[in-house]
Amino acid sequence: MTVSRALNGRPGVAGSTRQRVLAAAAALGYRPNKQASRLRTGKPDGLVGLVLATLADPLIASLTVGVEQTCAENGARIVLASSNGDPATEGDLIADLVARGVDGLIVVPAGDDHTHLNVGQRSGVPLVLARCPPAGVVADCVVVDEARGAYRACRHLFEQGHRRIGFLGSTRSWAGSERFRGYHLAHGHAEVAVDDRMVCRAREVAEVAENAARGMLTSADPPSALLVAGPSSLLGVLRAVAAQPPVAVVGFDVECADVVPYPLGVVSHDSVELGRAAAGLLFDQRRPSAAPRQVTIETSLVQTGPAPK
Amino acid sequence: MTVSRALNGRPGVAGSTRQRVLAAAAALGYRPNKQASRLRTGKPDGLVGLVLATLADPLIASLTVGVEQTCAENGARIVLASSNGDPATEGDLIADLVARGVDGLIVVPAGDDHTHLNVGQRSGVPLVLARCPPAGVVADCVVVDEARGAYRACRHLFEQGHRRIGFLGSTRSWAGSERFRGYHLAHGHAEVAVDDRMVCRAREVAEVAENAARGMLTSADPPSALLVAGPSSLLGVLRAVAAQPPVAVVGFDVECADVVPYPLGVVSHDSVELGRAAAGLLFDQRRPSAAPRQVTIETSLVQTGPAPK
DNA sequence: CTGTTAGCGCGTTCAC
DNA sequence: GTGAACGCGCTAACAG
Repeated sequence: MTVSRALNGRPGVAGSTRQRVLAAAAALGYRPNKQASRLRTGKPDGLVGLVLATLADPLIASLTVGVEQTCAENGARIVLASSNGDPATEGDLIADLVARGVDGLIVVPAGDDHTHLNVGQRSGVPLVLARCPPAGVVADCVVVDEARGAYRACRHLFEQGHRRIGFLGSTRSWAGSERFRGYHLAHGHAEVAVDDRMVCRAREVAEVAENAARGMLTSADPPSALLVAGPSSLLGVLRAVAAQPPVAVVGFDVECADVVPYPLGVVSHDSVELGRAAAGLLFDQRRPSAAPRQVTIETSLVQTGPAPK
Repeated sequence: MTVSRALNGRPGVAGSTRQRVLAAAAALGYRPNKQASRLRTGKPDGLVGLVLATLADPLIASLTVGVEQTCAENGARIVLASSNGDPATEGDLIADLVARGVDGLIVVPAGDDHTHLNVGQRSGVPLVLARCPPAGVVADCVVVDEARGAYRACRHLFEQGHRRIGFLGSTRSWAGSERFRGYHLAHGHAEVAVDDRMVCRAREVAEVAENAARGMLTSADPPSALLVAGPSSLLGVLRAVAAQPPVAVVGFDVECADVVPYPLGVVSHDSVELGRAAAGLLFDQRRPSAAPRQVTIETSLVQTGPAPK
């Protein structure tokens, strides 16, 4: 129809006709059906699927803000879904989103293996992983430089004269293992040996970390600083060290750090920027054959309250 | 096609044929195109538009969690968009979402007037407002019982023996004005006169509230308690009252309240539940002619730290 | 510059 | 129990 041309601003329509069409459309509140349009053209219609492992974690949820910003700039919308930490649900969601015709997919994976994410790949829908590198699937990704964050934290502590740094937190997740890797690297470069008795890589439970920290601090040769890789572990550690600061504590991604009644070093990053980068990878169309890209978000180290000696 | 019947579990297909179809679909990774399906049937395909005034405010963003839960239970997905506090953008987004074929719309409005939300109404798309009652549009809504929250807070203070309660915070927003209304109601029922010198309804700026609170507390007849209706105002008030508690302070929707170095009464509500209720209204299809429904979310009052005398 | 024909992928309807 | 024809709303390609 001429109407289609007029509304889409295509050439080949008389100015007067165009006016009449636009006027009529406005009067009737007419809106072209984007789904039918896409069905015919096959072209992307600006829908990005966002699958999060959880919506409850503010750190993960805040990445939505960045994704939304970049999507809005590109005239796209987000279809949001939560896998609730279940990889099977994750697979179903991706299949559903692909069936709904999303142009791209951003996923914060629930598990370590991402083979099931191929469901979308086969349909030719671009995939970007957020917060961890791909495993079992080829895809672009945006990750936080956790290892360097931990490395810098340790170096900072070494420069302050610390020689025995304890490590607490699960290393089962990608982030946890990277933090542990950075911890090791820093020790290597500083030529300080890692004492396994100062390392507790148990699962993320406050009580476990609390006991482990107590054990380290009351041992014959206690650490003067603690690097705490997980949120629950940090809770436990803070209970163990109580209000008095005889030991330097560094944590990751702590919210309201400046209201914690204990001086704290915090390694953090810009989660909104991470979201923007992820969406950016999607819109910055990659050639299907090119090598997968990886964007790295840097961390910063901030000290709250007076640093304990 | 027989394929269509088989995949949709319709009768009239031989068991053996059905098996072959399902097997082939699985092998090819075939997914029916939901858009084409909807185009043909005209039936809802499980897409809910969620338009938020802002994604940055955790209180508003957390309602997404509840909406997602209820949507997931009903096999629906969320299309998320932020109006960034701009009513014009809000109108555009709604039009866009309607064109995308959403079955319903949940909106946390950016402004006080909602006339522009009619864009969607005319297309017959159900609308639910969240966090404020409709103004200039007929729609269901879910609101927090702000007035009763303020009322209860005041009554609690009266029961503790307080007789002069100051009020600080903007009353321009719906929530603010409701809180002020509750403050007035409580005074009426307790037969305590409201002293206008104990009321500062200025806009939400920490410094303004800080100065106002200082003024009240250093006046000839100072209040012994303060009801603070806005987040920025609370920041200012807390600065004014410093660390010592000679005055009872009650705020609204305070996060990390238990780490604020001052005993605090907090009126709060379940924002996730609010989201669930909003989505619930959408799925619990209303007859087009029926009167608009309003769901009210109750508040709770919690005291952190020791209550000052 | 405008209208016509055809078909995107699906489901309804009605023959077979 | 199965398949053919038709149309949902839209647009690409060609006629007028």
